[in-house]
Amino acid sequence: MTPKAATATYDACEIEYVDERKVKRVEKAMKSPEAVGLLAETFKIMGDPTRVRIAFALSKEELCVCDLANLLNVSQSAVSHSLRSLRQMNLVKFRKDGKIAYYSLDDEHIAHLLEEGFRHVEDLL
Amino acid sequence: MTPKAATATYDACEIEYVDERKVKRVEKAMKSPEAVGLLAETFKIMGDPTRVRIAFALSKEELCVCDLANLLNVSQSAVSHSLRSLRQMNLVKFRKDGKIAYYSLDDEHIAHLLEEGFRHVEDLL
DNA sequence: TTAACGTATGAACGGTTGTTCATACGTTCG
DNA sequence: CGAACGTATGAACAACCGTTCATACGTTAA
Repeated sequence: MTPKAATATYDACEIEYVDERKVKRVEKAMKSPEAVGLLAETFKIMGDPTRVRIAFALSKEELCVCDLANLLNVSQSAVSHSLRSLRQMNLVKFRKDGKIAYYSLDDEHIAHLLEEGFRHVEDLL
Repeated sequence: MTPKAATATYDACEIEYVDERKVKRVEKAMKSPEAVGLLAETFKIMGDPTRVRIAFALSKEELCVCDLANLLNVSQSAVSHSLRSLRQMNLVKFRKDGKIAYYSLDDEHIAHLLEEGFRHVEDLL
């Protein structure tokens, strides 16, 4: 291998070939680690069928924990744990009316995310 | 507990309270288990900072494995494994030019998903 | 053909995650 | 008050996941 050019700042790969133009351009466009980390967390939380179903249901109606458990046919505990995860990522919010906790999506981005996601996977079915 | 009404088809929760109107309405709107499963899989794959960065980078430029490894400062092996996951969920596609594999996003839904996602998390920063 | 390179993949390990079970908390009603 | 109910949570276990290491494959150039 010939000596590296002075501009080479790469070390993950000892390969000479790199299209530096493209890499530098993309480098500048990259999002902050905080944003990337948060987005990955968000996707990870949504990476579960039950939570996808919860979020989708909540995109249609505000629902309480028990209604969700009945609708999705999962235990109240599982729903509650899932809702906690969703809450921690600000994907859902809730209001309390007496002993009933009514959940809904936290903002419209979540609904759009679901729509766009379903549009993608429905192309595959 | 009083005897259940004939309409009660729920057993995940032994609770009498259910807003049947809402539940039935949402029930009809629910997506198929296949679509839900695929979408959850998709989100799960995207639930990793490295893969989010890969996908975002590919939304800006078509890139080869080595460029990605250098850009993201991760090993070639890790990039390749991640790309495989993304490929399996039809999130990315690639073309081969000699020994170089050029990757790009499979369709525009993925870019939209990323945009919408970043819009959501950037509200939280 | 052989050497070098870009990429892909299998195995294995350590860390993470979802579910269940049991129980606790706060509210409502009698 | 006390009982019933809707919800929340902690612990624990099995299943899953991402990374690394080593190596293999296919292509190119000499």
